[in-house]
Amino acid sequence: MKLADAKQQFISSWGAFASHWGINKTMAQIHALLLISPDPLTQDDVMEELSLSRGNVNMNMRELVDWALVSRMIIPGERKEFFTAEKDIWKVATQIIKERKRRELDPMMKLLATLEAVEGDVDDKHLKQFTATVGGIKKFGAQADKMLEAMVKADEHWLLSTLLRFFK
Amino acid sequence: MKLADAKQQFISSWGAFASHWGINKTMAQIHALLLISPDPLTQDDVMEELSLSRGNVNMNMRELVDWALVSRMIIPGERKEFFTAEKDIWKVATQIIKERKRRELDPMMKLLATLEAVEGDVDDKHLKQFTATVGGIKKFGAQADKMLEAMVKADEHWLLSTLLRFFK
DNA sequence: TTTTATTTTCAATAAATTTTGAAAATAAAA
DNA sequence: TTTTATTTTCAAAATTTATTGAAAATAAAA
Repeated sequence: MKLADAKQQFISSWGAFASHWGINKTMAQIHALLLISPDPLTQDDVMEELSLSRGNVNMNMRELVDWALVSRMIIPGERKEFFTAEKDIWKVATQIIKERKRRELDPMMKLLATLEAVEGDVDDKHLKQFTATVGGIKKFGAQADKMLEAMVKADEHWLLSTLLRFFK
Repeated sequence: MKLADAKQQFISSWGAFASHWGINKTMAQIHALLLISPDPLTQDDVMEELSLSRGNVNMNMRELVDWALVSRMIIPGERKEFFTAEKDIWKVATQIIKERKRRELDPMMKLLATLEAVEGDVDDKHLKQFTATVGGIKKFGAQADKMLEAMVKADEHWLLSTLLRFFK
């Protein structure tokens, strides 16, 4: 396979893959493009390469910077801004985990804690099942939380360390 | 907080949470409702409880059955079909992991393997970065895959059973 | 300062996804 | 068998989400 074809396929598949994970397809494609670009790119480069409008690139690029997956670069002598992606996949993954944990998992855990304190007749089977379910999810979430914490703190030998910690 | 309010909040929050993970909001809400229902429900029950159309409930219910998170139940003497959700959160999680691994991770890993075999000038920095990125993701994916495999194979009493072995 | 290049915003539009509901299909009862 | 209950399908409508592109804002150069 030629590089040009491989690039195309990588970018489009990565976008499709990401969309199964609640991530905007275009954002994932821009990220993919930057991940395989040896040099920083401008917004115009991305516009041209992916056939996207200026506004679209600008908004998704800002989102990538917001997630700390991409950083702005000032190149001396150049007027345009350049963008470059963190290439270390381990760092990329831990960064995503960190952010999603903070934005999604932590608030959900907090909510579950308040829901567990629901009041009512302790003999009501509906109440029993509700607290059992919420409690079960909370417990599982706490375990997952620990595991993700460990992953984020761990280095490349994370598999061993996370497995060791996971069921504690 | 009253049970009725807590239920409402749980169902709606769970739906919102799930939509960040590529899961249909309604499907997640139906799942949430079944998770906190002590008894099996019919499609009409779900329609009424969540104010959804018959078609919507039917399609999402089938999807839940397809994911093996919910099962159809025949109750003797009842003409309607009943549905019940697996309540063990550990089993729910491993089932989701198993399915998503099969549907998303495995195909992506396979694709990355073919993309790594891209041909071209070995001194081209674009080619170098491409293979480095694809290789890095593949390596990370393989590690994650191993971890998920381990999780799916382990059961809730993993820690207990290994501890017990020590004392035999 | 003015001019020019570049980035950002956001209302309008387009695209994708979800939801509806009535008709068709299926299955159980009479 | 026919009737009745229930489930399934799917084209159309509604809703949500993504994208555009031109105008406004910003920043650099002249």
